[in-house]
Amino acid sequence: MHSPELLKGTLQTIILKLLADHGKMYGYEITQKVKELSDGSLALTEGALYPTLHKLEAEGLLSTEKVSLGKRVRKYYTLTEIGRSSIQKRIEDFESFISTMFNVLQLRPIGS
Amino acid sequence: MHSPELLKGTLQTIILKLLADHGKMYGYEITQKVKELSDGSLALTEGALYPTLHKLEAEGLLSTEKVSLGKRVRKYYTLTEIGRSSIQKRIEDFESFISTMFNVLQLRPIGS
DNA sequence: TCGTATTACCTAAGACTCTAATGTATTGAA
DNA sequence: TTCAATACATTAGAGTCTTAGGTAATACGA
Repeated sequence: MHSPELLKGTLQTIILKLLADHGKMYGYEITQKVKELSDGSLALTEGALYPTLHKLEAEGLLSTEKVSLGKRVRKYYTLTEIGRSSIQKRIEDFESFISTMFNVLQLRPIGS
Repeated sequence: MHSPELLKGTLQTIILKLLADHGKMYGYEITQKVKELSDGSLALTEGALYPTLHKLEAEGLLSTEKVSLGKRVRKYYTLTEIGRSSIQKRIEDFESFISTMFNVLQLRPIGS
């Protein structure tokens, strides 16, 4: 498991990219997808996830839709236009940050 | 300039690696070195730097030495044994985290 | 059928790390 | 002589996380 400190500031990017790649998702599904894609090494806690989803919704990047399954209600999140248009920049910012960190730490790029 | 959010959790690693690569350094020198290595895109604020240096010292990873230059006093930081032995793991943790993030975000590795 | 695990939503207190602002003082250059 | 740069530092407050807790439906094995 990674030091959770390193996760800070990347959660919004993860959520937005997952929604871009997989269409509408609900909260629990996002936690499972992250676990799967990271081979179990990243575990989103719900205390981090739900406030972030709500914040992104409040900022207009996500919209929600409630779907009933019997008595249970699932809340699906979808990217809005604004949300979708914000992703490319976030990804670029992340990659640029990584690149800078590699320079500062004087490490070799991954894959070379 | 990078979103400062992404910097969170990486400052200790930066400081330790800089000291490993460049020997003893003082606080202001560290801020300048980071600015130089990042081509001006990372600016450590002093409010972040000094508390972190003091914390690393309190944890036994750094030791200090005061050097007078005329009336001015410079405070040099050096890695202790413990500090030096902690670096490899921090670097590996960082690289592992990046690798995981690339998987989760489904990005191509840098340099490929 | 009964208990437990899983699914599924959520909040709240507190820790931690940062930013922005501020303070002090020395040194060097215009 | 005055302003920028050097050099140390602290503080209030913002933001993001962890840990812990709460509620409830559903699925599954004993």
